[in-house]
Amino acid sequence: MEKDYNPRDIERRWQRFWEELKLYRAPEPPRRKYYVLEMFPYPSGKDLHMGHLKNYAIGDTVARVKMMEGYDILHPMGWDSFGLPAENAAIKFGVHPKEWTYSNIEGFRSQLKRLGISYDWDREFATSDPEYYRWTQRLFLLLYERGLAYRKGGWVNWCPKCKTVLANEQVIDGRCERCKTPVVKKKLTQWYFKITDYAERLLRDLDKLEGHWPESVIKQQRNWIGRSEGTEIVFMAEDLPIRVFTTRADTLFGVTFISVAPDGPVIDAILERVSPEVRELVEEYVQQALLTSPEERTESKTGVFTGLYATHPFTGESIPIYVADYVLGEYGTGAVMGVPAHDQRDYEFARRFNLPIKFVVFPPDDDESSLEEFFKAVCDEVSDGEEFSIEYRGRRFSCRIKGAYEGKGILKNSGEFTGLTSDEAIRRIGERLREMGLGGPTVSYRLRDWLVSRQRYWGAPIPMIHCERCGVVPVPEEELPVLLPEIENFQPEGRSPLENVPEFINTTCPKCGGPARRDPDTMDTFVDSSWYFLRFTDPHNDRQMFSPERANAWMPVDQYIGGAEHATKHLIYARFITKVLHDAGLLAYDEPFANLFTQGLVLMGFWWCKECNRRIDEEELYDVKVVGTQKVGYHDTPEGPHEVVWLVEMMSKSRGNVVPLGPFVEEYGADAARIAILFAAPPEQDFEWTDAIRRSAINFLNRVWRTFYALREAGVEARVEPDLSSDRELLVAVNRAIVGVREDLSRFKFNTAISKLMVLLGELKVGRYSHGNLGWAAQIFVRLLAPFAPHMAEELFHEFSMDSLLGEKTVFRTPLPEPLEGVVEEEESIGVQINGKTRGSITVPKGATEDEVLRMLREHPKLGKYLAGREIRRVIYVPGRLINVIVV
RNA sequence: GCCGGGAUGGCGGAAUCGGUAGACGCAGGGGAUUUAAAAUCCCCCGGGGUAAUCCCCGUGUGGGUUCGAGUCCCACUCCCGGCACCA
Repeated sequence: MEKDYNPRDIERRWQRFWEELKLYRAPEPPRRKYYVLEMFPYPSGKDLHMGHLKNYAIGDTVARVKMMEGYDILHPMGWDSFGLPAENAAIKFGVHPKEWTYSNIEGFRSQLKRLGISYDWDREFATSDPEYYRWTQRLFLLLYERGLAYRKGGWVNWCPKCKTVLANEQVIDGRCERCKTPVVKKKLTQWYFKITDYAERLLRDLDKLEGHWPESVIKQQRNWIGRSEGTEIVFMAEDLPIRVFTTRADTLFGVTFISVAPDGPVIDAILERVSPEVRELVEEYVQQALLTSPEERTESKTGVFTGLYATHPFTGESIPIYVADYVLGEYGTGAVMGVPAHDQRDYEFARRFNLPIKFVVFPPDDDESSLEEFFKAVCDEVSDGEEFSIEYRGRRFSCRIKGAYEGKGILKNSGEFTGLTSDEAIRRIGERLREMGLGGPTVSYRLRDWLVSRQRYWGAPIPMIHCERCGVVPVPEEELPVLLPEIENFQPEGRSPLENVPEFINTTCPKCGGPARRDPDTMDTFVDSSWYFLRFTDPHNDRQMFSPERANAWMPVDQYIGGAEHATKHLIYARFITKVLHDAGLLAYDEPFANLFTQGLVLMGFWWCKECNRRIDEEELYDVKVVGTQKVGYHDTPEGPHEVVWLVEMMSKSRGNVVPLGPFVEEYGADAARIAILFAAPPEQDFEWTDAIRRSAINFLNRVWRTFYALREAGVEARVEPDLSSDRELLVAVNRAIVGVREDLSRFKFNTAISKLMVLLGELKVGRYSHGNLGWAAQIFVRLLAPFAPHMAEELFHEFSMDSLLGEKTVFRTPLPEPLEGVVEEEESIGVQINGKTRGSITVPKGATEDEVLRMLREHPKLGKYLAGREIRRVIYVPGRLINVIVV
């Protein structure tokens, strides 16, 4: 054993050893399976940084613990390698997206290998491999066959300057990511997946995940799906039914107008019917509204009267119809009934267009607090003869109306429903409408269908053909994959780059054999990642997406680990696709991820100049001071000094604040990087990378090495069993570590698990205990260390011949140490309180009775005085914890 | 605005069920070793008072429940996420 810890040699040696042993190969079929998965990365560059590592370090620790618990592990890795950055790189550097992507993958893979993460590399794939996207295309066809993929004209984000469609993620604060131009809506026919068909199941099955997924992710998904029970009400505008959705059918008699969305489903029918005089005005407004970016809209309510009227289903009144952009075209029915008295948005709209305000819901007379709430919401100032008056306890109050009353109450002026409570009225009105055939109770969801078309090159082509004679025809399954052609120009032109490739676009119709065109769009990359965890169970299958036997043998993923930012994207899409495949009979299970852990971010502080839009080095700074809570300084530029601020943000290449892993691992080793990340903070929490974290990890590993070197020098040899007759303190310390580390591991508390190893390490001192028991303690320590610092543990395992001692080639085939029988602590220190105030502590035999403790307390040299000559009123004794004596 | 999460020493954090607040680490201080430095090892390290012994205060703020509150309840402040004209 060398005197100095040399991670480079050690880590290389054991990485090679594990590979030769095929330690990470997932057996087929598994006996006792455990599937650990970290969200696979987008290969965004050649180098990994500390931010990436956190995800993999957590996953690897889990995998190694489960390995030591005797499970057959599936722990795969691959690449989410389609996506926009590859095209941007092509435009910027002139490298083909494919070349750029695959060389990044090389970089990522070799760095992950150098970190010693326990992946089964035989199962690796990239979503941009034709052998993979062939099956992504098959998935698309499967959805199409099941009526879950459809085409519709939709309003998409459009940058008028770049003349291109933008993906949602390219729209930053309502502006184009690249040129900062406000984004507008453009109508395009696109492919959608009908995820809304699954809204109810996606919501309901969240109950199954309760306790296994972070509560916050479940809540975010519930909100995102946004189930809302309400009533659909049909207002007939002569022959045209205007359907509205409302949760407050009780306010139906307060309707004074109807608003339809400029991009809603009824707008075209309305435009057809408006009279020639106002047609131009209305059309202009609709155009205008669609060109206005959402952020510009929020200021004040706008709209236009269509000249049309609809009939109130109960009163028969004529209700004017407006087009207004505060109504969302994609939610509910794309039209609302305007009740200014009971909805603040309708109120604001009514004010602007001088529409009447009719109050129909009032708080009950005997409920003072809701009456107070009513006046607070509605009345500006009490004055006579103004717009609104209410009689309350025989007095008449008049006031100017300030806003809407959105609370519930008792109905007035509501025909046959007058006198009912809001909830009762909602029920009865719903029933009546149903009888009348003019709507009824219904459920609406916030969730929208999933737009999957992208006018992009670097993605999986949509396997559809457009034939003039036959319409939309799917590509026959045996012709998959529809290969991405090689092209040169990736400059966006407002349509897919594939449109410019005649040999791709022009094809023949599979149905009639006539000339036809391929769909020019590619799929959203979230489609790629919505089923990759299934492909890992059968990655080389060239006849199917995966074989149901293999998938069912490994699924569901037992532990999924990733960032919380995917709560309402990837994690919903993956659940949806899993359910579809379940319904198609390909999967036994309909939830993909049995347990989810969301790790926190790795943050990094840095100096940033907003004017230069770049990171500033410490050396360029001067006049650094603290203003309020903000650290500021200056740096010189040709234009004079610029202010520089200290920011703490997520590590990312674009901010230039990364700590690259390559050099770190070269200098300090993979084990140090892992320990640093895991010890710094609990893994679910964000933390800022600092040099102190690096130091603590390196100190610890060096201390481990020195301690074992000293044991070796002293001739200590590893032992399987302890000698229970001596070294009580050591036995207790080891047992405490075993119990503590196991407990912490089960709750992902890696930081405290490592701190318990540090405490145990402090006991492994030559001379303090017998060599036999030190050798046993060392052996236990190595096995507890293994999930966190696998290379170091494997080295010490062999250095102390634990392989032959325990009959296993590797520490990872030995079980995680079990708590010892019969090692109990004989004494314990408990807290002493007098009248509830902590006065010190006392050491008592374990299991001492209250009387024994009291006797010891009376005789105690320091604490005895508190009891001397006083009467004991009450004693609260919590064995092992404290004793509280109440005296007078 | 609505829905989550959080606030503990100089710093990262610990305290699992209401039971000795500050484990473990970083920084700092003192000592040993060394010609010296680095490295290493040992000790101290929330604040205030005190000669000592001890005493008082202390987990964002203000109240409450309890023998006992970082932990539970009510009100509030600030920070960090998510959603946001969803009818």
